[in-house]
Parts: sequence; C-alpha cells; structure tokens
Amino acid sequence: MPSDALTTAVPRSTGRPATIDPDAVAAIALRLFAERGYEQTSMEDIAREAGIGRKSLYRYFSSKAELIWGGMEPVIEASGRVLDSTGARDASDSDVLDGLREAAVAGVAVLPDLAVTRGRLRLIAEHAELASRSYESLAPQRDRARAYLVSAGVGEDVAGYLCAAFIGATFEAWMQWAAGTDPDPVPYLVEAVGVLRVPGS
Amino acid sequence: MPSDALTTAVPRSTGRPATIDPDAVAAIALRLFAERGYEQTSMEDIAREAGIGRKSLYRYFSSKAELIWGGMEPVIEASGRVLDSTGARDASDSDVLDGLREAAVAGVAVLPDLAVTRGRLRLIAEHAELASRSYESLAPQRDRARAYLVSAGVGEDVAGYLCAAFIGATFEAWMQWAAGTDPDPVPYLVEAVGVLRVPGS
DNA sequence: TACATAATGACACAGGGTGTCATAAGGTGG
DNA sequence: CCACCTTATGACACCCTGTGTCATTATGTA
Repeated sequence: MPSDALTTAVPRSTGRPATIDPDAVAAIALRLFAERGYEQTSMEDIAREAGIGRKSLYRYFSSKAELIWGGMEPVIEASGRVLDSTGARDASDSDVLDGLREAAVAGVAVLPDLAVTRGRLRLIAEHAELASRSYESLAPQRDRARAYLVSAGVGEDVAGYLCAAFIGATFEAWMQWAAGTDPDPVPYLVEAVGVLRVPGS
Repeated sequence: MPSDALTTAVPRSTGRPATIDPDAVAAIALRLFAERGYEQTSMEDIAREAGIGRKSLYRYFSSKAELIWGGMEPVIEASGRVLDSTGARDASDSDVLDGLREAAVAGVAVLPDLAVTRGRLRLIAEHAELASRSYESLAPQRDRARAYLVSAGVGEDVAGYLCAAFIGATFEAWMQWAAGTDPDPVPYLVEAVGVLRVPGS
C-alpha cells in the first residue's frame, strides 16, 4: 500500500483530507494493464481513467511499476516482521532455515485476495522490466533476512549469499505458483527454501 | 561485447564498414560515469564525447545500462558454455553442484582486466537501476543452468528454485568481491555456491 | 467568517528510447 | 576509372517516464 506513508503515518486532523483512494487507482491500473497491455498503457491513460491528474497519480505511486509492486508490500512487510521477531530467539543449529521458511510462508497469510495477487505476479512475470524490480522491491526483506541470519550466528559473507539465494528462490516460487492454478502458494515456498543450506552445519 | 550481433555474426565483405569501436565507446562511457556519476551523464553526453550521434550510440548499445552490463557478457557466456558442455555427462549424485560451481568459476578466466570489471561491478552495486538489471542480463545463464539441472535429473520445479538461488548467490558473490580489494573472485563464488543443496540427495 | 493546511493539477522540463529517412562512405563489378 | 550497391551514420521528430514549480481549491479549525 503506497499510501501508507501519507495516510497512516500522518493521521492529521487538519487540512484538506485526501479524496483519492490509492487502492482504487491501483485496481484501475491493473485492469487497464490487463486490457491493453503494460507498456501500451501510459500513466496519463491511468490518470484519465481514474479521473485525476497525472501528477496526482505520481504523488501516490512513485513509478509505474509501483502500481503493481505496491500490492506486494504487505506480503514483504509481514515476512520481514517475522524475521525481526524470530531473530531474538537464538537458533542454535540449522533450524535457521526454519526461520527463513517461516518468514517466507508468513507473507501468504496477509493476502486478502489470492486471485488478484496471481494476476499481479503474472504481470510481473511477463515483463522483464517488472521482474527486474524484484531486486529493489525485495531489498528491505534482504536486509532483514541478513540481520536475522547474522544474529543467528551465520557469518557475514555467508549470510549475504544465503539471503540472495533465499530471495531469488522464494521469488521464483511465487512466479511458479502464479503461472499455475494451485490455490496455495505455501508448498512452492517451502520447496524453494529447500534448496538452501547453511554451510556450517 | 554488444557488437557481436553486428560484426562477428555477419562478417560481410560488402557495404560500408563500421567506423565506431563499441569497446572504445563503452570505455569512454565508463570514464564519464566515474567522473560525473551515472545518472548525471546523459546518453547525449556520451555520444558527444565519443564523437558520434546519439542514435548511433543506441545502435550499438540498446540501453544506457548496456554500456555497463555489456562488458559482463563474456563472463556470462563462458559460464553458460560450461553448463552446456557439462550437461552431457550424467551427474549421478549431488555433484550436480560441482557443475554449478565449475560454471560460476569459469567466468573468471575470460576476464582480461579484473580492475576494470571491479569498477563496472561497483557501479552496478551503487545503482539499484543497474543491479536490478541483473535479472535480465543473467536470464540466459538462468535458462542454461535450468537445462543443465534438468538434464542432470533434477525435477523441473526444484531446478527453477535452484537456478534462481544460484544466480542470486553468485551475483552477490561478485558484488562482495567488487566491494573489497581481493584480487581473486573465485573463493567468493565457491562460498556462494556452498549455500545451495539439491533436496533429493 | 477568516485562517491555516494540504490536496490538486496545470505547466514546463530533462532525459530515455524509438522510428523514419536522407546522406555519406566504403567496397565490388564492369 | 566509373557506376552501383550495401551499409553505417546522424538529423529530425516523436512518445513516455519522472520531476520540479506554483497557483488554485477544498476542507477543518479558531
């Protein structure tokens, strides 16, 4: 939800209240992308269809990709929170991977509508420009995963590799789930984490 | 080498020969990026400095990022070739990972100048826009790695996760090597592959 | 009612990336 | 040596993304 920084972070009581519903705008964008294609739909098209100005659109979504990736933010955030909280308990052995698995799976729970998410991810899978953005969009999760691993006793360098592999594999898991019709993404995520190992143990 | 498709692929004997040296242009771009910064340097700046037109610049480099990533192509290609050739021999057990390790390391050998590569990678590390592009630039390697794994008997889905993790980890290895001053990237790559495992074995 | 606050959008601008097209430059065949 | 042909080259025009500025408007509060 890209509006978080504007609405929930600063719940002012003064000044003109917002009239634009970011979620509604994102939904419109998603529909237009589905109808006309991603690059065939300009930001101006979306703004017009939403009945707002192009500049206002950019105020809520910092980029075109954000219209898609914004919807994944709750998943990433939920997953990150699990990593943060789990970090406290000292994982002695290789159940470090259990923590990662748990975090990956935790994101699934916060999704209200899996069908919409599947549409979003399919769009991402179809456009290299959007898939590339996973590197940036998942950066916070990478950082939190690294911190978790280091706090669990994994060496700095190995933690970096493990994080990168973790992010890569779980993203691929979401892609594979989205490409099919299975309702539950969890098995995909679990299997993806299965290709990881902690060298020390 | 971005000019491959134009020069080596079609070694014509007729028509006007090319007067632009892509490598020289890329070197100029790299210098300008180092001097003024990546986003502060426009394609027009590079074209002007290289003494060519902006359109001609785009003829040799399909995007600004290609000016940087193009130099990594030999590494990716060499790594991919190893995967292709290794695929024939049937890796019975978990020495499938040996093949991946070998492929990752193979790229190092083809680099003429590690210092230049380090500069390139540092530039990539500093700019999310460039780092993101790893997803696209490494796509061919991903495909070849997947084919290798499948031919080695790894299941389709697991192969996908393993590939994604492999690409992610080795890219991170290059990043970590570039951030430091060690002359040899190999140990980084080996350690990165060390976080992978094949679930079956 | 007046004020403060903040959303809104009109305008302008730089830069990336693409298509078209006329021109230049060099080989090859007569 | 000349005509031709092939290809590189770049000038021009264009669309879109993303950003900054700034006047305007709408709303809640004093």
